[in-house]
Amino acid sequence: MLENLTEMLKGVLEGCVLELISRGETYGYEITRRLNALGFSDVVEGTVYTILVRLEKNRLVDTEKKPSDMGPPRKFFVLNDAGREKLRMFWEKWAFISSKMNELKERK
Amino acid sequence: MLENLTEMLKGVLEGCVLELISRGETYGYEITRRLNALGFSDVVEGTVYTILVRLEKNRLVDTEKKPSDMGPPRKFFVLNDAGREKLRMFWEKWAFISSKMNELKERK
DNA sequence: TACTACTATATAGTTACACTGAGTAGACGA
DNA sequence: TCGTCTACTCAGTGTAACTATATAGTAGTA
Repeated sequence: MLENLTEMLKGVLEGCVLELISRGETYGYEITRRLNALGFSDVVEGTVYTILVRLEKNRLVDTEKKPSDMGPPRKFFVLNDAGREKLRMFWEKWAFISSKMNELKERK
Repeated sequence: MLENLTEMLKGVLEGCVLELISRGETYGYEITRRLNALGFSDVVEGTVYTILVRLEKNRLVDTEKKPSDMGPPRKFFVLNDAGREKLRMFWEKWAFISSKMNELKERK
């Protein structure tokens, strides 16, 4: 649809992933499909997995491997307290920037 | 006010600078002050100058040096056609991401 | 004179994140 | 057997904001 959104997704995509995980345990492949369905159609597995690795490294999620009847085992992710706090901060930042951008657009 | 917005400003700050320039010729120091007044209080001159150098390198702006009675000469920036087109695309991308983020937030 | 502060630009180096591209592997139907 | 969908991993790349520092003009004031 739109050209390259990459730069504008910096900081935003991680927040989207946190939000999706917050709704119940899920795994990388499914997260990618949901982001695609949301409209971020160019986001591929590789991108999502790098985010998930980072979330795990920063101890924002707990993980559990479970078998799948559709293919290889899935690695499920759940937010922990730190992850929920990070998600809260993400939406706070988003609200801030969003309101400032609207101010700017409306010629304030 | 808020903690670190850096990552979320990627791609956004350049758009803000383009928008400010589009309202009439201006220069780096003034752009920085206006961004600070808008609420982006941690944005410093160095950050804005790197953006301005990039805009010039990418031929999105025309420049002119003029003396100032307040200090050293100022380098004024004006958008050219390519710059206006870039700004238009910026707001289009912003509208897209913005609407998707609202969808996500509203639990779609 | 020296200092402080405000105005004004420039740039080399760092960091963080999304992305690319390639590989591995299980399940299943044609 | 081949292709397709499912599913994860990881090394390397590119880009943009940021850090830190340097340079310099103007002007008040101690």
